[in-house]
Amino acid sequence: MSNTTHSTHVERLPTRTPARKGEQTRIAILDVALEVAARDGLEGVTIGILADRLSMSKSGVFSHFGSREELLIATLKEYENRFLAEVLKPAITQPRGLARLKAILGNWFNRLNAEAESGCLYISGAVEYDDRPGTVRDELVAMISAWEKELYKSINQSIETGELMSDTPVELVIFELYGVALVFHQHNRLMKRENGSALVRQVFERILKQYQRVT
Amino acid sequence: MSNTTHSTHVERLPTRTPARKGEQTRIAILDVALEVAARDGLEGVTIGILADRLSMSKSGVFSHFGSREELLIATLKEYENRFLAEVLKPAITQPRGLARLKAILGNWFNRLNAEAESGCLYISGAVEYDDRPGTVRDELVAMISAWEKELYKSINQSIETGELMSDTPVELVIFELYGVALVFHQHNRLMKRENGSALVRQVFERILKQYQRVT
DNA sequence: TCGAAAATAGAACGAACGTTCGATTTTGTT
DNA sequence: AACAAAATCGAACGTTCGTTCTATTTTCGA
Repeated sequence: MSNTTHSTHVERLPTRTPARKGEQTRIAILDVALEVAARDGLEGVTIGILADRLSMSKSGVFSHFGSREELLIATLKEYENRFLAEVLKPAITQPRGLARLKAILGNWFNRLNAEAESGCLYISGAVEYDDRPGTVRDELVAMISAWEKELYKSINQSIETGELMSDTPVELVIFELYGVALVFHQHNRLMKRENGSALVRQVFERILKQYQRVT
Repeated sequence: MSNTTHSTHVERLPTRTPARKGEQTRIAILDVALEVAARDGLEGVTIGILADRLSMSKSGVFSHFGSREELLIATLKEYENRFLAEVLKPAITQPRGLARLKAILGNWFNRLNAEAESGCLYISGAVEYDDRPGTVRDELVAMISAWEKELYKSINQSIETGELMSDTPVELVIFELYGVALVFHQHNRLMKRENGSALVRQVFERILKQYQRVT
């Protein structure tokens, strides 16, 4: 983390000129990085490949991040931004409780379906880095934990509103939800079966119904 | 495969030892390959690394398989052999129906727990090859399909014996079972949480109970 | 024990990897 | 327009990759 011998990248205070072009390029790089990572995983995100796709030099791409590790972390963070913006953010317009939870699951469901073509970074990253300690792995774990925590919060709010039973096993529910997301991906992307969407929907609905409080 | 009958003299006892040195080495290579693959995935199975671990030359390792692709396929097949020998084979001593199904799930559960340390080739392979067409991917899909088919068979037999309800959604059950296996792995290996085993058990038991026929 | 076949070693290849470094171009401010 | 800073390039580095050769050693039946 603390790399004092590395003089290539200097944190600059806003007293100087705000770099405009550089930021544009950085965004363009991450855009391509996300595209590549979705298909081939983080392992496929190679400085040379990004340089090729962007018609840049390797060192040109490299200089924006200082190391490949930082590039991967930046890619992960960009993925998280988009994930939350798509799945979580639109749902907070719904009132706390079951309505919001259903909105979150619905958005997640939609994204899962969309990613059946492209691929999910949380999933591929999880397998790639489950035995590779380091900052990339730490970042990934933090992101998935944060996402689970959001699910946790929304389920708990649904309990507080009395819409879900008070003895709902929240951790088990999240465990099952995540499991369904994982197997859906495999069902689609590896096995090339087309009914995964319907199966996911059944499980989501079964879980909601199972713990819904009878009024 | 059987010999032609034109051996000039005595049809000798099967003293012919086909246990040549090459076969021994091949087994030793696959042994190490499985070890590496469990931790780092198929991508980590590199001819150079295997050669190092075995104190052999790269070309020495290479010559046993002819290509890295064949090496990976051989590794996968060896994995399948051990998987089935551990999970499926011991269960067929149980009578058809729920007893055998429970034995299979129990063995699977045990292996999942054992692999929480080492890693599962079906899972890592699925992510690595879900967007990479070729013989390795084909092999992987065939193996997972075969395993699912075994589950399918055992569940159906439990329906035939009347122990599971006749309208049990077999495909959905397998979908959920597989999802739990996947999330268990992530729970253990990436997130380093220790209660995955209990969560899996709960889901397994919930599923069995849910579709069990009341007598 | 002899000798062919099998097994293994060793060197080399082109390609791709992340990274470095100095030179050059582009940018944005004055 | 000038000029410093930022952005980008191009070449080179040391590795590792799979693979191909040719040579050498080991195996094992006769």
